[in-house]
Amino acid sequence: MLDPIARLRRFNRVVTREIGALDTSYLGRGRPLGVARVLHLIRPSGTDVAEIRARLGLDTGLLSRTLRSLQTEGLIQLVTDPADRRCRIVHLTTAGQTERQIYENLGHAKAQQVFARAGSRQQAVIDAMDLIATVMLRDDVEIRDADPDDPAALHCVWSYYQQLLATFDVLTPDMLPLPLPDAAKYRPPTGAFLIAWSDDLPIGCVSLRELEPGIAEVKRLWVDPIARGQGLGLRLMRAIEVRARDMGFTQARLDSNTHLTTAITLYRSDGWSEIAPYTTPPANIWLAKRL
Amino acid sequence: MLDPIARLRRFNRVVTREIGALDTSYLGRGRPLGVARVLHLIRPSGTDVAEIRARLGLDTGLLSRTLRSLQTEGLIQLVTDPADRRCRIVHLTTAGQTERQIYENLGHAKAQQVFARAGSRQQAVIDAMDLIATVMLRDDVEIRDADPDDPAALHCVWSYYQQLLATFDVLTPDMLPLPLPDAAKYRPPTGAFLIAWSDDLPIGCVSLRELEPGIAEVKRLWVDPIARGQGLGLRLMRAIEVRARDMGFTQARLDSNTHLTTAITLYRSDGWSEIAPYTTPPANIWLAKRL
DNA sequence: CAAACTACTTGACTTTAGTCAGCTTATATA
DNA sequence: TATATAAGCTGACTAAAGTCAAGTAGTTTG
Repeated sequence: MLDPIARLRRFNRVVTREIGALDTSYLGRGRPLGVARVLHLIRPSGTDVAEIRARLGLDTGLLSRTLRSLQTEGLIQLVTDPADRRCRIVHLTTAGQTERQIYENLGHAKAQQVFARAGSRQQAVIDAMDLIATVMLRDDVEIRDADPDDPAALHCVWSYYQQLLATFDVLTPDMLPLPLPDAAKYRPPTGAFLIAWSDDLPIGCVSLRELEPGIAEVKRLWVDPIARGQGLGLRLMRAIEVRARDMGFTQARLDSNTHLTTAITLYRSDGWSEIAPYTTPPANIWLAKRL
Repeated sequence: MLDPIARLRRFNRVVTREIGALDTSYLGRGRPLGVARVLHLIRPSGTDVAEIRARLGLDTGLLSRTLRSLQTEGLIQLVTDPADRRCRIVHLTTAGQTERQIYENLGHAKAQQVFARAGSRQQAVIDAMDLIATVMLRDDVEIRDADPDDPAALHCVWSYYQQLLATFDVLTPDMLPLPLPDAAKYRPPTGAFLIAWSDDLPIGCVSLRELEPGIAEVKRLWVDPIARGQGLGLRLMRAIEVRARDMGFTQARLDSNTHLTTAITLYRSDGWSEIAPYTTPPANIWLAKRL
């Protein structure tokens, strides 16, 4: 009923103001914003000068001067990279680490002010933020290997379990243990765990293990509700199939349930066909694909 | 499960980039951003210089120079306000109107790019944007008088009707006509229609009409779901009661339904007490308050 | 090994945005 | 009517961010 463009503009106005307020946490410490932003990007373990330049899109000359001013403040040390002595690596001094932590805390405080205003609807606001960011990053989703015991992997599997529990009455939480007791099976050389990242948010996963020599099983395909309808499930399946083929498997199998219609449609359209049962309920459909 | 502060930071990163992209629509026309933003604020009918200054938070000197540069470009005309000859009013020349329209179109195009990425979840994205903006503007909600035939008033009443239809089976759309056939009753001197604004989004309303001499009736209290839990309902009730008292009414009445528990709780806590029926179903509870 | 290339530094420069004091002109108030 | 106050203009200034070209030191490639 109301004009979407006007809604977007209101959003921009308000968020610009809020983000401006967040930016001011970089100010107010006797240092221009540009310098503070550079300081904020320096990891305690040291950061390449080129990486900072790429992240902030700065001119070589400008960054060079910015780093010099941080150096004269005694906050950083510049070291030539032993691997390529043209490059330089920035390290934080003790004073630098303190100063960086202060900025970190200020940002933290500002963020909590935002959530304080959300009151009881905090989770709804976080979900809304994730949805908007994920939609805006739609074309920048990256699929990367992960360890099945990595916190991000646990988040994905936990979310997947929540979805299963909501769908199947026969399942109980104790049937879905976390971390995975057989985590080792999902590691190379005969297993894999892939996570789809939208910036630093895990929005999907899929895993692979050896079922018997030459035959792999695909498990735990999950796509975050905020990222559905963008073909991410198919991308994950394609990625895990490639991984399985590269590991020398000639066939992949999976079990599923006909209640999960979207998933089944996806598998069938991706060339999977039905096979005889090889697991127990709640599975009621079994599929395989030659790799 | 995931750190809310990290989620907010991701949102900031992404949205800053997008908003930056929107800002670039103000650039790329051989004119610095500041000048373009001023041009964008000038209405075709003319705008007070003071208003522009207030909206952009500019220094008198800076705006003066900015306007001068727009004047030498031939885009605006400065006229002294006949009502107060210290003040100046900015008018767009024909060239200025064209240029402003170009900026308008560029912004429009950028906005549509954002929505294009939302695909089928466009409405969800708009709702998410409204929620975030409304939460951030929580402390800036303004209650203002409106005409019952104003588009914003119609939006509120329409939303209120949707809520009623979803709650009561006995109601049908033809029982809830729009625009209101008795709109005149909700205008001064014996009626009122109040809208709660969050920036330019109407997020709540309430109306008042004369029932019989000295007795007013409060109708159509509505609060947008995105703005609930912030005490807006109470603020609207207090505002309409003040309005009723100022108009000389000594009592206010309303009818409601016990299914609407939040509303009933609100009325009772605000000093309303039960009276004998004076309307028909779906109303099943009637309340009054001495003003 | 010379030539081409890369990472970074330095100095000179520009643009944009903004501050501040002092000014003129007009309006409101005791 | 004197006086204070307000709106806006102007000139002189500063800070921040960024551009550009020339140069140095190190690396890669034909």
